[in-house]
Amino acid sequence: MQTITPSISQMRSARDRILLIAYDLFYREGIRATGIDRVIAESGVAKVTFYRHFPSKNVLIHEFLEYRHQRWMAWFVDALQRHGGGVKALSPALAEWFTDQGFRGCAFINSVGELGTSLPEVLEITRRHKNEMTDVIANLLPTSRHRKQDAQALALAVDGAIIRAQYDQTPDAALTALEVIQKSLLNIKK
Amino acid sequence: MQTITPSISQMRSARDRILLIAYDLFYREGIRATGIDRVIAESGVAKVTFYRHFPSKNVLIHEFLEYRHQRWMAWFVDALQRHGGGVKALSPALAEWFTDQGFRGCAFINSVGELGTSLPEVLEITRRHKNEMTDVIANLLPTSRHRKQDAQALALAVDGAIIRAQYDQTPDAALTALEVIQKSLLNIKK
DNA sequence: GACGTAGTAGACAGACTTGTCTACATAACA
DNA sequence: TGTTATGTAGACAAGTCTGTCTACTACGTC
Repeated sequence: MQTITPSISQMRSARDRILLIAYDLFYREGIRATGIDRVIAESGVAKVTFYRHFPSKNVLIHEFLEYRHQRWMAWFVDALQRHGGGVKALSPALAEWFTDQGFRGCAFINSVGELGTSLPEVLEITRRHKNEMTDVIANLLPTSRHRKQDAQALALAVDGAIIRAQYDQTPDAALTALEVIQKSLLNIKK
Repeated sequence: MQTITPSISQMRSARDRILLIAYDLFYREGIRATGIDRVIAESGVAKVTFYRHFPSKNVLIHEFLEYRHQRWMAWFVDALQRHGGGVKALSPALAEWFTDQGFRGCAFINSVGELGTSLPEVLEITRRHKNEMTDVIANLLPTSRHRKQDAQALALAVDGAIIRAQYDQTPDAALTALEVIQKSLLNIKK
């Protein structure tokens, strides 16, 4: 994924600076672990300015997830293209992400674990995100009766691979297991 | 999984009461979201007593994960047995857990998301936990050259299913996808 | 009878939380 | 010229967090 936070220069509006800093901190250190004061300090903005744009931390969390969704999906589609576009592109595309310095798992899965109980909208945004991810995966597969089912299974395996790469802190086992599933799911079975 | 927290009566030692309460709160509401004061209040213990047994919150987190590991593994092995013992037992066993009132995903995956960055030992405990889970899964499979590899792939799919059941808040899609993977992984391929 | 262990209640320190408020500056635009 | 939008600095409220401390109680065992 894009590590390069698009240069949080003075050029950008206060709102953009806040969102980009939150994007970075929330993903890197966790949402609960990141205080509003830190976001404010690092985006070089006044407190009033912050609260004018984001009336509460929950609003910022929401905007963060929406923004993350946009950027991640854009990256995902692009990476799959760059790696050939078929279902075989899945593993090398994910490898790109998993080996990124800043990789810390799926922002949505992490948020569900952190906030799922107290902030139900996180569940809903996550479902939307994963549905879109599944759609993109389905488009990699040849049309067939069981395309949708295969895409769901693959998406589940991708989630498993993300988790595994996260706690292993190395992508190898995750990618191997994903490829095993992918192959058995597609080569065989009519 | 066992919802019935083994009756936190006055009979138990202060240490046990603290650990059982923490077990419940940490899993249900998250670790960061649960303050030490709350654990102390709900276990009906004095602050000094708490700190005598658990010198810091991090120690409690550690003990919580160890305890969770013990209980979850015991439940898993038992549930697989009860459902017939083969690889076919996997899905009904997990269904048991996923439909439990108190199901909130995997305590280890959740902890990694919450604390992985700041508390590296969480990663290590999680790896150990998942390794043991994978071993148990391997024992469900017939001996063959690719047994270990299949177990790794299945374990990855199980993680994916846990996540999916968690954010879906219903186990159906997760179990279906898991079964698709399981079947294609085992029926076919020599 | 003295000592160690395990327990109680509750005040306190110091840091950090989210969010509000006052008072002021600058630029665009009607 | 006056209004609106956007920005600044920073004090403050009210609460929560982890962890320490004093002072006292009860039980079992050597």
